[in-house]
Amino acid sequence: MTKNEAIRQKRTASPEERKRQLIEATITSISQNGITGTTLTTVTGIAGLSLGLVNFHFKTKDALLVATLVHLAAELRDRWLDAAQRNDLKPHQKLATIVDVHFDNSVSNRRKLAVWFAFFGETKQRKSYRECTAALDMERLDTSIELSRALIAQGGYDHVNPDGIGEALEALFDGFWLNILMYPARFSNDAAKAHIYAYLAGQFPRHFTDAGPQ
Amino acid sequence: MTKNEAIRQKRTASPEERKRQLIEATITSISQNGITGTTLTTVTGIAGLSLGLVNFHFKTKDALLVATLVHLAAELRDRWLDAAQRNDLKPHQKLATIVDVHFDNSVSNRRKLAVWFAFFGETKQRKSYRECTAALDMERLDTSIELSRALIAQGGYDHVNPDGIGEALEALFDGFWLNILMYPARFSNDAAKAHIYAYLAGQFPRHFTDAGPQ
DNA sequence: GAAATGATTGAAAGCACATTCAATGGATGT
DNA sequence: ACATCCATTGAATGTGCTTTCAATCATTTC
Repeated sequence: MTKNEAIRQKRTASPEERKRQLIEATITSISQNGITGTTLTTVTGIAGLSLGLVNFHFKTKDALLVATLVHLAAELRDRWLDAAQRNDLKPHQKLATIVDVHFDNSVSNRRKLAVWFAFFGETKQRKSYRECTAALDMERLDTSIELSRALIAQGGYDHVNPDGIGEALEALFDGFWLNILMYPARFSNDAAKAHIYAYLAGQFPRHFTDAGPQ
Repeated sequence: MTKNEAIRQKRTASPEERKRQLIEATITSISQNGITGTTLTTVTGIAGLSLGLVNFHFKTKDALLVATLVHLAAELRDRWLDAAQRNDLKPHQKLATIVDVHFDNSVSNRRKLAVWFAFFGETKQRKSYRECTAALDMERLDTSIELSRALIAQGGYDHVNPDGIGEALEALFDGFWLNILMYPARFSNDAAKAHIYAYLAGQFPRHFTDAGPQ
């Protein structure tokens, strides 16, 4: 039980700062102990704060878990939305950048991936998950579909189904994430990107090669 | 707390039969309550058996969970290995049949998918999981790679990387499973199969169409 | 510098859980 | 009919958890 995140700190801090510390500690604890093994004692131990603080800043343990999920989801959304909104990129370049974001080490590392799958795995949390982030997942899916549609129109890919591209990308993101988490010796972020590019090259051969966007 | 699996039964039964009943009840409980919400009381309640029986047939709760995982993993392996070993199928047909097995309703239904992801999400169980099933996952990966290699040699697909096909298939299986579990209204088994065929058609255009193997 | 406000602490309460075990029941062989 | 063996039961035990809360400490306000 190392207090590796407990830097010397003032005795009191702003609620926002404390909440952030507790959320970070929760991510660390879930990645190390799973949701089952995450207790208020493990979280506050990692954060170097006292037990009662959790109930002061977050009403319940469950609220802390939901806040952790919302934090991760918002962080990811900010990252890929940046790419989708850049005016200097063409549709296929935006698509490629969205792929890159999902396998950037700041997003796709085992500490954070463990938390995502901890939530996916818990039926009870899955309900919270859907309430918090179903809209975000669908927003990303719709964005991929829109970009595919633009690419199909502009590139003359008549037989390609844009919904299929979007749904396959969703599956590839989640599927590579899981395999990176489970088998890090065999699956890497770079390989995941390469495989997804190979998929896109199969569908959009005039805009992607196996190495990336043209 | 319905006893929906508690059929009228003799008071005593063989250990094998009781274990099977308890494992089925565990699958049901995990799919309904998550791993966190699965207690010996929920399991025995669903099975219509008494609390003490779990510790009689399985030494501990943890052993019951591992047995449940092993049961699911063995069931899946039996199914796809059947396809891979059929002498009447060509490599690309074997590949297609392996895809079909993974999105057959007997394997890919929300009750069982919930259990898979419950285990994926638990760091503590992930260690047990890997001991139980890492070998099986790698066996499937190697099988896909071998089939791809045969197809590449025979079909003249010089630029295709067989490892990439295998790893992408692993990701697509897990990724579509997750999305079917999370968003059943949007993702279906049939659509998953269709999207994977579209991927394979992109890589092996002379052996697959978007509708399946040639 | 005193008072008020807000953050922090950790011991204690209360609950839910896995596990144990002594007692009981049913099946099987003689 | 008896004895033996194994399966089964559920009350009791002990542990570990979340949540509560009265007391304490730091900061801000006047």
